[in-house]
Amino acid sequence: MTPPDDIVPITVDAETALAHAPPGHKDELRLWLRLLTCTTLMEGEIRARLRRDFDTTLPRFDLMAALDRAPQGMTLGEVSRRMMVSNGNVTGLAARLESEGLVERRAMPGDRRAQLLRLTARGRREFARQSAAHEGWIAELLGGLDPAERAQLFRLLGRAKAGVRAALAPEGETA
Amino acid sequence: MTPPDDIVPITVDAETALAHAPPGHKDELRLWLRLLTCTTLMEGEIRARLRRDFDTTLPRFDLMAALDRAPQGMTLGEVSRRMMVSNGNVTGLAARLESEGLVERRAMPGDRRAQLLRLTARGRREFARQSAAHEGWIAELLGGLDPAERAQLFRLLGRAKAGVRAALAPEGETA
DNA sequence: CCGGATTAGTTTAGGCTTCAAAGATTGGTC
DNA sequence: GACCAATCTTTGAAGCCTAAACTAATCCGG
Repeated sequence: MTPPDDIVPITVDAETALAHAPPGHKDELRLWLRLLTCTTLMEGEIRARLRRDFDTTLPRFDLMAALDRAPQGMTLGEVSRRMMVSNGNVTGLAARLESEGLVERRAMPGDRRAQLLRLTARGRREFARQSAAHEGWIAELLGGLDPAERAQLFRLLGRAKAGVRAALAPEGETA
Repeated sequence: MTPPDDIVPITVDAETALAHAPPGHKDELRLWLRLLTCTTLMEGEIRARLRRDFDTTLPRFDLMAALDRAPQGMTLGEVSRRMMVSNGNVTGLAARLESEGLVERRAMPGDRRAQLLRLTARGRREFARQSAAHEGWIAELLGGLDPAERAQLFRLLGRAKAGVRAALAPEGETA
């Protein structure tokens, strides 16, 4: 034995683990870890439910969501920027969805380099089902907050996002 | 030049794209997308800097961070729970870090199933360098918020996290 | 002591993701 | 028309990640 003679470290996540950290740690770090934990927790649950209920994945869902809002189609590059992922990533994702008959490629009129990606009829139906469930899940997971808290959180995250973008902007930047 | 003749659809991310969505979309969804964008943005920058400055990755860094706070070592299972990733994931991650001489395995006294994972001396030195830079990056990226905003955001994220955990708890749950 | 349930860790198959390099096309300049 | 730079996409190598199946060790009730 000799197991837990003193401490039982059931620290659940990295942010909680830092709670009793020695002083000197910046509170920015705690904020970041809490943000990360929060997102990871929700994202993991969404992924699990997408798999369980629709046998699909979050990246697939995200790609279809982007296309659903662009009935006329989007090029791979546009999708890649919207999803904030690499080009090559979208290539593979689109290939898999195409092989399942959920999206289709069309030649881009006037530019033979690019291709338009669009949902098929089946893809639209399928996404409608998934999307409705997804919206409910989000509402459920965030239901612990009252409307005022949600509004406040939304506002602060907007400020944070703007701050991050500003910190990332290549120095002298106006637009 | 013929650049922007009509619309320049520079919709930067999914959340922004939803800003002018038809009504009926729940505000929870917008909140979730903003949370996700915020995290993704920061995480992507951290990943890029870890690669650029230390030729390492976020998962490696996270594993080393967990070990750094447990000088006596952690089992693979403990690491896996702390990082909220699967067992098999930690197996591979630990193998890579071990092959680079940054972590080492020790037999767990009294339980031949388990192994203790610890930073090597080199791993500790390396992590100290990375950690210092990392803390600075976070402070830089979140510097756009003043202390009051950070505190408020921290509090609201705590509420959100608790709400998500509650929604995920297996029904009749007391502890 | 035996046998079943549990726990720790590994393995496998498949998908996601990035970076870097290469192929194809376009637009502008001379 | 010929080049050259920029843009769109694909490919390949490597790593990350999960679920599920598996092995090994421990625990525990009889």
